[in-house]
Amino acid sequence: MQTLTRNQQIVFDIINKSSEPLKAYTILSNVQKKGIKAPPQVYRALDKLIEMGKIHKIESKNAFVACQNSSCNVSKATAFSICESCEEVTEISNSKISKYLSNFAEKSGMEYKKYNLEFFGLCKKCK
Amino acid sequence: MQTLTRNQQIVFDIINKSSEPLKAYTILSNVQKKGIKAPPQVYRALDKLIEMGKIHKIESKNAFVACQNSSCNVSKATAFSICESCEEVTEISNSKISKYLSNFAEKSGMEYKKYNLEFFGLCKKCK
DNA sequence: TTACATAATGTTATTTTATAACAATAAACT
DNA sequence: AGTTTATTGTTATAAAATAACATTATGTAA
Repeated sequence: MQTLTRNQQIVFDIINKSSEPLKAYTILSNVQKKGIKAPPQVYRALDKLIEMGKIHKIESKNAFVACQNSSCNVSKATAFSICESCEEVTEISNSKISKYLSNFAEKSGMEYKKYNLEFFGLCKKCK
Repeated sequence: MQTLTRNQQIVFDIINKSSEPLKAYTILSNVQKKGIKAPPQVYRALDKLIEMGKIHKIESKNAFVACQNSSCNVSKATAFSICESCEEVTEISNSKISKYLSNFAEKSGMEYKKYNLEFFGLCKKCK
């Protein structure tokens, strides 16, 4: 279990506490009082945290969430459902989907490393 | 079958002819001789073409490809494999995956509208 | 046709997202 | 201690996307 550096910890904490995905510049403006002053500092921390599997990027929103899945396959397989009304993002941890998709990738002839899946629609509350 | 407007046709043609995903500003610089001079003109055409299901956006690359799938479910379900070495992007049209994932979404309690799936790894040539 | 509404276009400026480049520190290694 | 490697700090810039508003074209109904 890798320990986080100072900046990584600061950035992780704010993402982890948030109930919604955070954008890089929102993170930046929230950590400036802690001494992180410029975009590269944030983006570098984000890159490392993604590498470690501690956070994920929601590609369709350019936003970042903490991994909710304690047994997360070190970011090799990520899946989210995204509500188009309230913007709620939920990480899906379903081992069947993950097996199904990894198997598919293996069979397709590519050397598979990871996938990202994003569902869009209306969540229970909004539909 | 909707007909394309002038700008939509110009933008679609260049994407459709390309063997790789194109970025918005690459498209722009390639259509300036045809009278499309500014980013909003490109982005507006891209938005409409996506709506129609004629092209898809590769979210992880901010790039656009023509739909390869004549029976494409009007962009409700998109899946791609992306080679991390040569950057080749292939659209996957597999009705089993699409049924499997739509079913999953329906059962999850959300009102499902669409999904996007991106596989990463090495293609046959590069592995 | 004319009048009205709607969609598409043209244009300038700006916002948002992300990285290049390089100097300075800190941590890990031998 | 000295050397390598990772992390940080900083300035500037690149890349991706949109806001806002004026103009032109297209569709539609009296």
